[in-house]
Amino acid sequence: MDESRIEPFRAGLLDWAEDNLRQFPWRDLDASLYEVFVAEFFLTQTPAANVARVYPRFLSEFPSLDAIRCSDVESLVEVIEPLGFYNMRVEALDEIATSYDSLPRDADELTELTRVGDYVANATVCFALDRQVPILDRNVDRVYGRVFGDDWPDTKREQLEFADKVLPPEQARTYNLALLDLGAAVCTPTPKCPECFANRFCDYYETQYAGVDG
DNA sequence: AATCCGGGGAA
DNA sequence: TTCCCAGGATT
Repeated sequence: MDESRIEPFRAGLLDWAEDNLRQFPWRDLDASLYEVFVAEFFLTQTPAANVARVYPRFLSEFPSLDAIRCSDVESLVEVIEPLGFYNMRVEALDEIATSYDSLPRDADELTELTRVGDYVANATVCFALDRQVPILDRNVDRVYGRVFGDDWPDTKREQLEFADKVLPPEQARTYNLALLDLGAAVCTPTPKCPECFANRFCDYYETQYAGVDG
């Protein structure tokens, strides 16, 4: 396959990251495994701005799995409710806290927790522990699907292989954060190609982008 | 791999 | 009110 886009995309994204990464408390370099996990767990199907509103209070009331285990369901609901999906979330957190003394530091083991799939598991160990693993969510799928066109595979297994291959050595954390932010700010469902660093080699821009007027 | 799921948000 | 959606769970 044609790999000529990989290196310019890597370099371009890392360069873009220097000025464009969003700052959130869960992105602090000293955020704990638990703190990052809680954030990623909440961030599925929920806008970051929404999570940011609830996050500080959640951590102050439930600073650990122990704290969740020792609290009653009603107090969990009260804090999580504004996020939506609070039934599922409270149930899952409750189950996790009663099943684990502490969180596993391994993505595959994290996957065994209730309602924790590949995305939350990989994002957690990448962002909290700087593990060199790929993340794959709707944003990543959209960005890679556009930039790499037909080279971006269809199945999840192959996509993870591809995403792993594209990871820049030792910079997975910054790179993956940038990937999410590019998908959130530029490579949106209706993309803002003119302002994208990748438009010089992006398959979508070359073949399908028709400009802001359609 | 395909389908289902719960619930939030937009059409 | 219907449709769409993102990620996980299920089969």
